[in-house]
Amino acid sequence: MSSEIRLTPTSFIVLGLLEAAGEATPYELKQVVAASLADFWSIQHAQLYSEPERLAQAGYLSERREEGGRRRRHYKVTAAGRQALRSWLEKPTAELTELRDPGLLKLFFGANPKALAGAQVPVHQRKLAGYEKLLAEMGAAAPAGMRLSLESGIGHEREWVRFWSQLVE
Amino acid sequence: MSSEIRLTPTSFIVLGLLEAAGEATPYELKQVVAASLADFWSIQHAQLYSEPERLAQAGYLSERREEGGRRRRHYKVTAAGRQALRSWLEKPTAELTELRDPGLLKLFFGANPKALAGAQVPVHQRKLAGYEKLLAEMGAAAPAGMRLSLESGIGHEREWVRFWSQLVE
DNA sequence: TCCTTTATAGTCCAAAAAAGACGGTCTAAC
DNA sequence: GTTAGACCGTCTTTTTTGGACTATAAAGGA
Repeated sequence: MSSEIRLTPTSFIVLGLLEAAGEATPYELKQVVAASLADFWSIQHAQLYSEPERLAQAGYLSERREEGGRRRRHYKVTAAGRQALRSWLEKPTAELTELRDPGLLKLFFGANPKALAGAQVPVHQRKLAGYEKLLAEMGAAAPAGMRLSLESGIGHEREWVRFWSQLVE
Repeated sequence: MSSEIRLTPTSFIVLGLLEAAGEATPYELKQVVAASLADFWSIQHAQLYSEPERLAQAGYLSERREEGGRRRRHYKVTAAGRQALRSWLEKPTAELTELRDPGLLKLFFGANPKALAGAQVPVHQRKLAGYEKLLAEMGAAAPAGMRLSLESGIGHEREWVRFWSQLVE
């Protein structure tokens, strides 16, 4: 164990999800990501296989492999992993957002605003509606962080709808 | 020329900037990026050296190399390049934004909202102020797309300030 | 003139991530 | 039994990131 590795956002996503889940297979992580995180931090499914392996090698996760059948790997956060996650969480970051909006990029380079807006408005509206539905369904039991990041997403989607709508007319 | 390559957002950034500039060296592209695009689509400076090379090989750019001194490479968009850029610009995209905010990620995983907000509010305020200054200074001559994407950035920064501020108290 | 500093300009490499093709395994319904 | 479809995992290639490192030119001082 414990070859030192660089801990990236991907690492913390895996650590964070596993800490919440207790124990999980990459496939299960994949489901969770799709249901929650994917909306604001996309991640390749293959990485949910390779990253836990990497983390396990460095001692942040423990691995249990099924004997028969699919020989699935089940991962669990170790003390070292928990420690790393904690100290990451505790250090408030001043880093700024990365936006990466393909539509905005085209706009920047002179694409027709109206045409672009026509394509963007409906998708953002749908997204917004989806978020709001999710928020409404979210019980009081849901973790605060989850609700807050969802609310942030809603704020930004509103902004997108406002922005593109104004370009439509 | 003309081994086929995949055109990525990076490719279109280079094509778009070069089309606007007429002719430029990677270093000049680097300056332009830093002054405009970097705020909403970060790009590694090394890529501004490798990507033009790739594009030139595929026939989208022409290259002229200085004889003496630094032997700088100057790139220019070819007809094929212009064509590729055009057709990319014309096709309105329905792709969604990627957000990638490290702070939001921490929030999601349960970091202390107040502490995070304390770090985030000032940087977003600074960013917002910077954008607004830029917009104010931007002459009427500036391309519409540039102004619009700046305005979009302002909208999102306002939203960030609003969001994090509300978590401070 | 020569030297030093600072800005300018470019290269390189290892690690990580993206994109997406591909291949197995299980189950349940026919 | 077999087969469709869902479940689950691996692999390869290309791109991107992060950041160290080097070199050239210009400007100002000794």
